[in-house]
Amino acid sequence: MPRVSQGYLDSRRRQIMDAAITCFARHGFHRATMQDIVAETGLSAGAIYRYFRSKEDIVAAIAAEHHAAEAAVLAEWPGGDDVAGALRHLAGVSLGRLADPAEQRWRRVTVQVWGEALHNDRVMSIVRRGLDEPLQILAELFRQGQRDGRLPEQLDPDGAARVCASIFQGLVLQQAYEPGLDVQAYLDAVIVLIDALAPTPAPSRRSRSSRQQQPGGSPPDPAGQEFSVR
Amino acid sequence: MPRVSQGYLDSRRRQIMDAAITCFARHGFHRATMQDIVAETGLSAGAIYRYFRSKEDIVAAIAAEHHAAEAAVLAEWPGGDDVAGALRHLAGVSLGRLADPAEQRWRRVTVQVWGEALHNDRVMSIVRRGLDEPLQILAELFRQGQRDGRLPEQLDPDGAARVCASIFQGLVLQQAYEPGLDVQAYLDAVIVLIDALAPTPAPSRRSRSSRQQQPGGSPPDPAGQEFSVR
Amino acid sequence: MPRVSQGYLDSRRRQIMDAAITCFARHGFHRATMQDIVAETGLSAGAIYRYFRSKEDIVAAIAAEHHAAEAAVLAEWPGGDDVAGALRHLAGVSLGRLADPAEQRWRRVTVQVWGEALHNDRVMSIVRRGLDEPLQILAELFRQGQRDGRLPEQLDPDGAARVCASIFQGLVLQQAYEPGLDVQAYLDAVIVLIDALAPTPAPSRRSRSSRQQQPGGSPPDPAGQEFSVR
Amino acid sequence: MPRVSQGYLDSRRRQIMDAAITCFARHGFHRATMQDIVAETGLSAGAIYRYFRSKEDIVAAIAAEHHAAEAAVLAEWPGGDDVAGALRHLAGVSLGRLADPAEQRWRRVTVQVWGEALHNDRVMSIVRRGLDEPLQILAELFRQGQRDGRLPEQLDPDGAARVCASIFQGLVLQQAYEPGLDVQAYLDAVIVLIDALAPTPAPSRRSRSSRQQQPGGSPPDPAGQEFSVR
DNA sequence: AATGAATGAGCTTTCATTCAT
DNA sequence: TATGAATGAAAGCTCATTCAT
Repeated sequence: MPRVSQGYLDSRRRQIMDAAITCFARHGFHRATMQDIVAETGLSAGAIYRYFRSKEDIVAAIAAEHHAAEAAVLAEWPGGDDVAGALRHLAGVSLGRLADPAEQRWRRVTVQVWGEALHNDRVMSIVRRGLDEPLQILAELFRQGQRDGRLPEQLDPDGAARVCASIFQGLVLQQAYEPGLDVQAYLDAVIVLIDALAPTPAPSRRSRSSRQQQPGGSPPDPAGQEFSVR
Repeated sequence: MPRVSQGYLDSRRRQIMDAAITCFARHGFHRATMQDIVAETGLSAGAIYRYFRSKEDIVAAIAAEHHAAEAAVLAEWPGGDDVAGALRHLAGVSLGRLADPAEQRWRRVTVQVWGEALHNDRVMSIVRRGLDEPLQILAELFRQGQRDGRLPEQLDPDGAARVCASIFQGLVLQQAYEPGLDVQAYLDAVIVLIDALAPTPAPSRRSRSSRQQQPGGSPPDPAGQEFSVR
Repeated sequence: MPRVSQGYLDSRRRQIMDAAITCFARHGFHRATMQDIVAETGLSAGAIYRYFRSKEDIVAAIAAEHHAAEAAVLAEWPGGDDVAGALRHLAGVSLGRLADPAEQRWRRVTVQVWGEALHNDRVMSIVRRGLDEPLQILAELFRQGQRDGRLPEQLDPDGAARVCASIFQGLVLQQAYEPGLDVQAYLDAVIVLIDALAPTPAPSRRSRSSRQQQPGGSPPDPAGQEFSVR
Repeated sequence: MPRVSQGYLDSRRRQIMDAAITCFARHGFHRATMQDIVAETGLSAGAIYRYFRSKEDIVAAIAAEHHAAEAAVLAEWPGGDDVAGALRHLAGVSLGRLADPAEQRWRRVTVQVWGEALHNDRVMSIVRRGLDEPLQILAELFRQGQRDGRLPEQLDPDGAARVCASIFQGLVLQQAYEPGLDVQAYLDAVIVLIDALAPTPAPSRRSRSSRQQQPGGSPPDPAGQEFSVR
């Protein structure tokens, strides 16, 4: 029998987390003070402690939200036995998200979270889950591809999965440093790599997602569209 | 204890930086206190401030040392026009360094430095230099490979350079979380990728750097040795 | 304790300044620590910093209050063209204030402020204002007296103004060293000087403000009363 | 049986005191660090502690030297029964010293010493001696003048002595704030005051020490010369 | 439920002084 | 004698958190 609606409570919580993200992106977890968050929120110090038990709780909540958003990317994966297609899809979706300018703030927070995880078990377990699950799914994908004969036998599936994770993580880091970074060029290079690794036998591979649209010409391959970031 | 040698002074400075690295790896830049460093050093608080003007100075010195060590990797690069060879060499050397268990402490500090750079101009400029220089060298390498016809034309050189950087950065991050990570498997996967991207025309050369030594066998390919991490 | 009145806030500020004055009078600006002030106040360290940004701010606030109190003395000056009367009035009021035992604590702080001003621009500007304004007013007064023929022509108005300031400043210093100093005797001497400099033409008026009340006695001269300190 | 001559020792001591005066004038007693003095001296920290047991000792030595220099002024007083002459002499000599630009550094230190005395018994006793002795001499001078009928009876000798001290102290303070202050104008005003208080019966009083030398004319009165500062 | 003044442990840094060389 | 690296207590200040209102 709350005095206020759950919706009210949720929106206050949201408000605090948004303010915290702004502050953490601006100054980092440790340099951003609760007072900063209080000021950004427009609430009072006491109010914030009604919604979060501690500053660390806010950090953990942000890290968890972060992880949930990324887990959703994998959940969207359609499955199927086309390894190259799956990789292209995952690359397009996961890297594509990083192109959204509205999410730039997150880049900086993510890098903070990485550092925080090393000294904060709660955050670590959240981060680990966000890394280990994709690694397993990717490794399984590579194993499947090898069974299907579409990928070189000597490719270590676990190593390859980690390389994929790196390709995602590295872009996060590089974007934190350079918000205007050309994500499409990055994604194009990744697609070329995927094509090289698992060549599509059929008609000549495309440069479809290249930033320079072919001058004359047929409409771009709809499949390529999927990985386009712009 | 006056009139001491420059070597004495240098070793004190080293001692402080080592202690600081230990403390920062353990607790992070912000949670590690000067008292922690004092205790780890065995010196007094005042002594530390003879060698560094502030805690931030220690962080900057560590970041700079870090950068110098990584710049040295690129400096060792032999050059030449064999793109695939160059990539394999760089991968072997730069990722190989990360396999050294003695350097594990660094992984954790590096991740801290990434976060610190976002809010500390001095550290940022050090980090940026450590990223931008390799990016330019790699992009030039890719352009060269395209001119030579050894790499697909549609590969964006800048994007590809960033992907390479990511492959390095991601491993650093993943190692920070999992010190026992199989660097060799990771490196093997990278080599497979390189080979796929820039196939060596000659007789099939394979699986040489695989961890599972071929059961019956001729000695491993000496070229593969170069990229072996163990 | 939120949502407190402005009066509450003001009284806290007052409380801190009073405690600081006590501590500064006791030990000087530099030897008095924030902990001393904290203890004297009965508040916590953090509380003090809600009202003042730094120790130096407290010093500046005290110096400013000090200056304001002294400026008020000049503001009370009735004006008029009776030079000798004006000087007597100013001497009586400004030196009279120094006789108040309740203000003894201030003497010691004032001397500290003088020293502090030399190395602290903020305090210096406050002190300078408190000196320069009176100097100008006094110099103008002397010029007026010379125009009126009531003061010797060869008197340098600026020099004389500074001598007047000295007569005030010296008493402050001497009182800091000797709280029980006989202010009335000092004031009497000053009045004699004024009378000598600008003799009142009329019937001899004398000894009125002398401490030794005339034994048999008509009520004291009301004019003299004005300069009496007891 | 010292290894080095006494002269060497003395000159080191002098060197340290000079450096300390420079540092104290620059930053004040508390803000000037021993390291500042070490740097200014060109000696080492250890060396300074061979000559002074503590920083406070240096302060005390400086205050004592200061006092000695001022005591010398009184010692030069020729005596005699000409009250006005004596006052003029003392004013000329003591204020005249303050006009020496080479001594400007002292002004700032003196003001520091005043503040220090309040919280440092050693310095206080030095300062008190430097104040009480002149006060007694001056009071006696005034009493003498009253006995001789040259001074108004109603002048309180002790009060008047303190006013004289103030005239000196105030100039020190004002000079600390304004090194370029016109000491001659100040001295002129003081002479006018003395003349008003103890008029020289004889030939018409002069404006001899006025800064504007009479255009045409006889050489200035040698007696006036005595109080001239330029 | 909200406020925001208050708390106080703990932070980084300084600096007078010492003493091994 | 002289050096200057080392000491370590103590300084000013911060900030996550609490709780009376």
